Amino acid sequence: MPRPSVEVERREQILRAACEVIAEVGLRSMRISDVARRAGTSSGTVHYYFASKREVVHAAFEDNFQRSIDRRRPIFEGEDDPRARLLAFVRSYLPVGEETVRAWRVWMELWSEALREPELQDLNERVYGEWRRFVAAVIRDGQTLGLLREGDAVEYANRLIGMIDGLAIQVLVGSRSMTVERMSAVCEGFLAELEQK
Amino acid sequence: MPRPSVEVERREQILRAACEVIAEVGLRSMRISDVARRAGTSSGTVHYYFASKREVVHAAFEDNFQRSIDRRRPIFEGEDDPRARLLAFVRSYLPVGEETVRAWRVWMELWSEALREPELQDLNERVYGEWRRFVAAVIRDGQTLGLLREGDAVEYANRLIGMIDGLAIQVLVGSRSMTVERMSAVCEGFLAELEQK
DNA sequence: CGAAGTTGACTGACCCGCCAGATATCGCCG
DNA sequence: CGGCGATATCTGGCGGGTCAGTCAACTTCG
Repeated sequence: MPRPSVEVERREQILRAACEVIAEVGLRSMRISDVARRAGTSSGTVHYYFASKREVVHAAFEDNFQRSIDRRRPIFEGEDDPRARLLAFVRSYLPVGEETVRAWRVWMELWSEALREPELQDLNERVYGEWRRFVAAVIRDGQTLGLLREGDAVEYANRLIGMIDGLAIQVLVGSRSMTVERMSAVCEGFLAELEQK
Repeated sequence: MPRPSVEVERREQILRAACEVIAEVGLRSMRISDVARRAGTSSGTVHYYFASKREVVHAAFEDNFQRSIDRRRPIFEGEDDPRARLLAFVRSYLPVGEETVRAWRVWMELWSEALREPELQDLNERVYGEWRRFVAAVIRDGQTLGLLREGDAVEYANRLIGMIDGLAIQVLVGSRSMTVERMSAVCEGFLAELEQK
């Protein structure tokens, strides 16, 4: 039975389903038929919207990123105290809750795929560019206001973002010594040192 | 023709070949036949030494880790100045040179696989346990000698290791803003702050 | 009616794991 | 010392299963 009303969203449904499947079984085991079933449609329909599996995957990565950004818009566009914004940034990336964990797992799959896919490298570049600029700008704001320690803001941003990624991986692969609480403590310890030292 | 002399090393050859293939084409595209060809043998022989593809992969990950450790033994067992040891540790993990880059790429494949494989989670746990203990111990040494700033050594170790992983990923996926030089600078900046502040 | 959307069966390619047979090595015994 | 199984190692091909992508037929809507 062809679509009754939600025609335009079919593509979105498929991408969301693809992200779920990738997060659950990994890119390696993901099948077009899994995505179709999850989206409540057929494999034929998936191929109607996407020319190839590769295209589904790339679009799913892009979609995963877009929704990550959207969820954090309040943080990016807020006008709070720079210290509070940094804290909110860090907390929003703690792998807690189904949605955040799923986004992280998808992102980890992207990394290994990006090793050989220039298109995904570009996506990564865009994303990290945004983050670095955002974090560095917030840090500079804090420095101007005399709230944060002096020093190269870009370098601090790189340290923080690197730490978040590296620690998140450990949490996600189920390390017993690197729990979410520990990750949170380590990141906030870093932020504490940035504040007036 | 059966092996003339090097019988015992066949297994090792296969594992080394598997690491090379994984690093080059990714776990997703790795074929037993690729590994066999790279090892200069047949797919039958690979199955003679390993019961399944999964077993080849897991053994290859273990092997990759062991060789990483072996290459760094001088650093782990050295008796230098703690500051020099930390610096050597960091530098040895910069993704420079064919061998180190290969090891990193294999490790990245391990991470995404470990999301669903408890056996690989255990391997990861062992590895990071060792590193944390090593780095924390060196930092404590430095503190005792009055060379490094006071503070929770384990937390500093977690920050450093997290940073290394996160930044290495960016370098490996070919970020134009996170080059090896930049990664080196960021890590060494962190070490500089650890020294007497 | 025609266009847009949907379906699921089908196909051709691919690949893991198995296996039957080949080849070398070695111990044993006459 | 030379033949002779026994054993370890190796090989390449095949069977069976899987899956991406195609397609012809179908449904619904305008």
